[in-house]
Amino acid sequence: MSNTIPQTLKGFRDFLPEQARKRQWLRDKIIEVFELWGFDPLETPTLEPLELFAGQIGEDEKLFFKFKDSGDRDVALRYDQTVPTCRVVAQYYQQLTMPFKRYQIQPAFRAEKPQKGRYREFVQCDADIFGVDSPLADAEVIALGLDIYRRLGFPKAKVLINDRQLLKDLPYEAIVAIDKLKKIGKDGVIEEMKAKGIEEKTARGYLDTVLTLKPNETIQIILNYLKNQGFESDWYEFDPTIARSFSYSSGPIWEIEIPGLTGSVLGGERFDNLVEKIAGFRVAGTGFGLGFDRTLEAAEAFNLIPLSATSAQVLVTIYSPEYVSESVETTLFLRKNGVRTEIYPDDTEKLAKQLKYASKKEIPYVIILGSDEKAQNVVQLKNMKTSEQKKMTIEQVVKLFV
RNA sequence: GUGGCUGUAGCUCAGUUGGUUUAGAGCGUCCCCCUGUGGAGGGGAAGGUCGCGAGUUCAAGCCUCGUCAGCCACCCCA
Repeated sequence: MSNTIPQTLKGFRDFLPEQARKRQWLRDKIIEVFELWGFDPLETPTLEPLELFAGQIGEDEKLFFKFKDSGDRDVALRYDQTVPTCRVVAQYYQQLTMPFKRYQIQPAFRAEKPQKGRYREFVQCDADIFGVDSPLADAEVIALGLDIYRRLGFPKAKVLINDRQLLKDLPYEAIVAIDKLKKIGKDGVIEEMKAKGIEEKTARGYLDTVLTLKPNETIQIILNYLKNQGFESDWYEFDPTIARSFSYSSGPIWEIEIPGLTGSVLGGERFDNLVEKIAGFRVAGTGFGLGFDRTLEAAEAFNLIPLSATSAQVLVTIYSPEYVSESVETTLFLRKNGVRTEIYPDDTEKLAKQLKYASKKEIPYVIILGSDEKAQNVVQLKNMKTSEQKKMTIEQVVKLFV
């Protein structure tokens, strides 16, 4: 074995068939729910002008994947989907129908130091509603996010909801510190605020203020909406410490977590000022980003992913080179009738090896076709699990699968 | 970005305080026992310049430095 095979780049991954199939399953499921809720797909370029992101993000520009293209332009890989979508809303405002409800499932790129569950190329699933100020829009996207986890089969998912308006008198540093409450505790939060130059007394005051906050009208509307959507009462909760450090959050803000697992799988907020920053005119917006990788890990942890090593239902073997045309015809017939069929692509391989292949790939049925079968104009259908096999016509085989 | 741990066959790992020239095991792969039948069993084979590159030493998988990659914590997470 040569040791000169190039490695994948730090934080970038290959997905072998088994894993790629799981990812496809999750992606299809999520799209199904988005469509069910009446959201339309949107795709934006992988590469954007650097200014698009640089203008919005401020401090953390070191996480951009940026470089100069052959035309000496400053460009950056898609850093998130919200900003490009705001660009789209601004650029095509005249031809988009408001409210604009779109979903987007594409990779994003961040030059972070990778660890488990954190990669440099990762898939994000966003859904947002543009052009609506009403809390009903927030409630709708929150319910959508929750519904995704319900429909994926999680026994329970919980959305923690807050409203940034409740925190508007607090300095940004205090909000950032309080958002970490669950992780570092009260003392940690106080220390964090002190480190940022806030007097201890003031810091304690901020924390007490937040912990005693009561839901405002917006939150009430959202909670009520979720109740009417049929979610159990332990699927949602007002949590004044959920603040997230998004600098552009302007209203309701929420996270979904899966009880039993650490960290959140989805985060969302209202961002009414973002389009204006990009386009110069105001368009309200609210929505969420769903962490695809974390959600996939969670689904695996709860055994929600149906196992199927391969898509083929039947493997047609080739008994020997002189029976190739019979096997090919059988394969064509099965496929024409909608049976997912694989034919062994080597007519010189022994039958035993072809069966072993089917066994390893967990193809449930195998068709054997030799001189006996040809003489009787039937095929031998073998169930790989039970080892039972019987002769039948090809039409009978089709009936078993359709 | 800061700090720490790790890197030996396809996979999971062993490799004693640096020391016999052919670096081992299990699983997997391939061949045979089994010339119309996979999973079990028996026999055999292939597969590694010990992540990569320097250095120290009579001698390095083992020590030092650099580099690449993975993991953990911090930072951050639009």
